[in-house]
Amino acid sequence: MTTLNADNTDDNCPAQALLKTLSGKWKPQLFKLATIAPLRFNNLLRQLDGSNKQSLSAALKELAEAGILCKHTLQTKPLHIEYSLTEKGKLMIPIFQELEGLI
Amino acid sequence: MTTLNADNTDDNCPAQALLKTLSGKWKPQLFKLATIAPLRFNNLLRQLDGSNKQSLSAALKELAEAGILCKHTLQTKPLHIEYSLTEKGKLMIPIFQELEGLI
DNA sequence: TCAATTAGTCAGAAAAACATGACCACCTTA
DNA sequence: TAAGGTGGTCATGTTTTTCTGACTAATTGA
Repeated sequence: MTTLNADNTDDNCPAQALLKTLSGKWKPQLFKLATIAPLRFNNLLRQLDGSNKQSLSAALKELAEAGILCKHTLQTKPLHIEYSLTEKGKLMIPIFQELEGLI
Repeated sequence: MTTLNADNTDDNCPAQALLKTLSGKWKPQLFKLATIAPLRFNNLLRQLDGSNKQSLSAALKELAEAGILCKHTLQTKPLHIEYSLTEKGKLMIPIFQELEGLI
């Protein structure tokens, strides 16, 4: 009926791993905001009500490690750091949209 | 560029809500196993190494409440309870497969 | 009738996630 | 040269999740 990999001995399943990296207090928001514009740290801290440095920092790092976001430094006047969607991250947009259509 | 809903004041975003109901220690596994065959409690308890009654019970309940699984009692000899994918749950299968293809 | 299997619940402990506040280093503008 | 913004880290405490072990209740087979 389906060809879904059901080898469930923990995380040898990619969808499961991806689901894990996307779950957590601020991660879905961060992903969604990144689909609109690159993210900047203090900016997010103001936008996301109730957020905090520690958690945002961790979430950004994990999304970057998962290859969804990519961190890069802009050689501007006061030196800015941006987090933007990788190609993989961009490929996730339509999948998210399908999920939204599912409700 | 995208039509993703970016209204991030918490959970007025369906994808985020769905992501939340699918995240949690045993939920992705339960979903995947349910794509293969209906789930049975003590059965899962043996299959999923390291799992426990409490957590499985809670996860099954939440997946059922989210309309992904449906609980039904089989009027068999020793009375069995099964959890199987709802129509909504089945619609999620191809989306999961796309996520798997993404890695 | 005793043991085992079915499918759980409940209280409490342990572990993981998240938040708070202090601090740091760099740069810029007044 | 002091204040304010950039983007963080670190130690600690709180809150949430998850696990453990005891218990329940109905059914079945020996």
